[in-house]
Amino acid sequence: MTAGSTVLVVDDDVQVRRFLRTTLAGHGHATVEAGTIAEAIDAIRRFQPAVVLLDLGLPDGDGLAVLRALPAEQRPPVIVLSARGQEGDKVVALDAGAEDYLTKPFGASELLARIRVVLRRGGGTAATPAILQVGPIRIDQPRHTVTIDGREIHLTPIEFRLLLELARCPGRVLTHRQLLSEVWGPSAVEHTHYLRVHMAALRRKLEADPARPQWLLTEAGVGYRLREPAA
Amino acid sequence: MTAGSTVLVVDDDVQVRRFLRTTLAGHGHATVEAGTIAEAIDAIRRFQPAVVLLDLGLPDGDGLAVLRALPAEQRPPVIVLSARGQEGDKVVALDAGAEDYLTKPFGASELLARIRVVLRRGGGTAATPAILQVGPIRIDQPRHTVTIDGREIHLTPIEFRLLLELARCPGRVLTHRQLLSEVWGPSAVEHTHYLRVHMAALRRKLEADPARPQWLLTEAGVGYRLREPAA
DNA sequence: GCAAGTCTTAACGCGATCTTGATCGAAGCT
DNA sequence: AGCTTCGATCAAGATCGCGTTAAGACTTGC
Repeated sequence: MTAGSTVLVVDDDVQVRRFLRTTLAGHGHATVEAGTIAEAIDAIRRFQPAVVLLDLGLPDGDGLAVLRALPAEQRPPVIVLSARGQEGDKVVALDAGAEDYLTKPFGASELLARIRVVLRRGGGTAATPAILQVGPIRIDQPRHTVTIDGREIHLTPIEFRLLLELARCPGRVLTHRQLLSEVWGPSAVEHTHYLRVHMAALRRKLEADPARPQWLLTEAGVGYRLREPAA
Repeated sequence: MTAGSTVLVVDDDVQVRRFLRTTLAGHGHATVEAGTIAEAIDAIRRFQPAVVLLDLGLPDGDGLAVLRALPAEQRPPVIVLSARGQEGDKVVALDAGAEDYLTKPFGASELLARIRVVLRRGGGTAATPAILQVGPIRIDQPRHTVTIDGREIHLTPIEFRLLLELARCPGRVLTHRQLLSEVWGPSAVEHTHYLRVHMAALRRKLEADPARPQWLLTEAGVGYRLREPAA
């Protein structure tokens, strides 16, 4: 049983919204609703939903304006729900950035299945959870604190961002270039020695024996990774 | 104009294949074709297409067997094309791992648009799958680890890259020049001696009896290849 | 303007890895 | 058989990459 996700429903028809709300709620999804383009954009920024269900006929204009208003990287996947089933409409919407297009009327189980498809791709652009935990290491982004086995430790800004990058994909190796580019900016991809110094500092703070790291592992010649705790 | 990608068409109807082939070719996509489940799986391994168009009614069984035969990480995105439009069929296919589901008959422009959708997610390029498996040897690129029968083994950077090159096209012989050029750079194509030393090291690590290799085979006078497991 | 904390930069030691040369065996040719 | 060629193996030296330390420059808050 997957945990439900937050779904933003954008439609000006209250009937449709209620139908979708109950359907989604019945399968463990939290819903947020919007009736106009402006509300939709605002809700995406505010709630960072995992999926957006978007009707095209909105009172303040074409629903695709929502897609154009936000760059693809900071936009949740959008499934268009439209009464119009013309092939041309679908092509326009898909090319505008929609992930899928369902023609009304559609069945609830198909909609739920298509939501599962975009959710399982997940990761990607979806916002990282506010609190990450990898083994004994817990990163609380809103509070900007890191605790290890419950004990709070102080990290410098760079150390925090390094650890955050690694914790977003536990087990995966991040290359030197990736880390440098994310933390110091794309112009710093050459300065691999930055990493050595700051990784050493990180290890001193969060490893029991910094000389034999258990979590912050080096992949020689490639990069670093945070060990994924056995499931 | 985006560069076309390789598309695998899986359908037992020659008419359908020809229609899709010409449609796709007209939009810059190279096509590969398969008529059975076995052919499809083989073609995915061999050609690593960027997308698969999958018909469900194949002579040797349910087309969804293709999805079940390959783990999600080493499988290109699949768009199901089916004559059956029942909601239940769609849900089953989508939950089995398909990225999209089109009911025949469909329009060419919608199909092309939906192909563009899955391609833009994958970065457009037909990248090698993240996880490769050849016989008991499994290469996990994001984690940068190699396991053999589940046991993790440590490879040096050069060994890892050599094995990766070979595993990208199991069964095919890579010449000395190709391997040297890929791993050491184009200026090193003369130093065939490097290969002997590092291949020996690789065999020590992943062959049960390095003197009689089962997987890392020498093609005398030509190069090396990784044996393709019987399908 | 001072002080604490943080980041950059350089130098050094160490272990892992790569290169290089020598030796041995197998296969093919004269 | 003897020679030649190619591949496998081994070991030693050279090199590379990483961790560590510390000093100076910079930022930040008081």
